[in-house]
Amino acid sequence: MTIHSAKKKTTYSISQLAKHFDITTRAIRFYEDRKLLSPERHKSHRIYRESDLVRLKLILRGKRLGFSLEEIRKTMELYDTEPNEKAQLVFVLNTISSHRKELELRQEDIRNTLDEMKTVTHRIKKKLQELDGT
Amino acid sequence: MTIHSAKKKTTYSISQLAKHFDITTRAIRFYEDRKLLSPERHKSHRIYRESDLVRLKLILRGKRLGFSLEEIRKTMELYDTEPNEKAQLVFVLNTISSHRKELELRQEDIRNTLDEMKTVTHRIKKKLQELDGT
DNA sequence: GCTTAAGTTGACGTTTACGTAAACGTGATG
DNA sequence: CATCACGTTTACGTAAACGTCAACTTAAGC
Repeated sequence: MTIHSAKKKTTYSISQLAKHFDITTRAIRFYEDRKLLSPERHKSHRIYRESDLVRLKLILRGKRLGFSLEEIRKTMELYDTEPNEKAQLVFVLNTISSHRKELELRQEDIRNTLDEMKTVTHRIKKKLQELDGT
Repeated sequence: MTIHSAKKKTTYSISQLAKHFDITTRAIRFYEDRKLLSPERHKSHRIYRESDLVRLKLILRGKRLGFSLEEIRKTMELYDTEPNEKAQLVFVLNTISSHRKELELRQEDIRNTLDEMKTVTHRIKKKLQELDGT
């Protein structure tokens, strides 16, 4: 287990990354194939830096939120570029705004689900107390 | 467009249901195939009642939250049965509790994402003001 | 330097969630 | 009652996101 390092620039192998995020190396290579990652290479071997860790974190969070890899790629690309032309800046603002509304809807979904869970949980606990009472 | 009704018991055809939820009839039949729905039949034709509407709503919300149809089926089955034996009740409680933790993690994911969005939005708006100022 | 572990690139397989087309049955309507 | 929209089953196709070999290269430890 050798951690590549040069001048405090910590780097990771693909299997180290996989272990850290509890995913397979296949998945990581797949994300690269889909242009979500682009690590350095040392004679064909992939070398991951901190920035790649951040990106991978974002990828996995995006997946947990149900976004496709393509959507995640576009979003990261959007945040990466940060243009200077007014039109582009406005476009980014609008895109983010639309994503935000999406997420707020999901938040509502979760809130409603959690509420229903609480109701059911309460009902079941009452039922259990009745069973204990008899 | 005939709405089947008998004694105020409103029912719907598959295409009415599809239109209402903005999905395809194929999707609805697929959910039935996967045992998430089981509508009545009138000589091979599917007849949907209010309870089916509720189930379909739950299915679509589950999907938005990123759950697989199989997970959704199991969950609905869980909520449907409501057993009376103590062991089963406790099992249901634990399962719900675990789902709840899952959802709370997603909630955290969303909160973090929204926070980051706000930061970026703020930065871009500042940049726009600078551009307007010059 | 040799063995062994780790990494690489194809390439085909798999699961999920439908899309799509064919071929046929049913039901309302002029 | 003929027609035609709507519904049904069957079955093959598809996109996404990897899993799983296979065949080969590179790196690491002794």
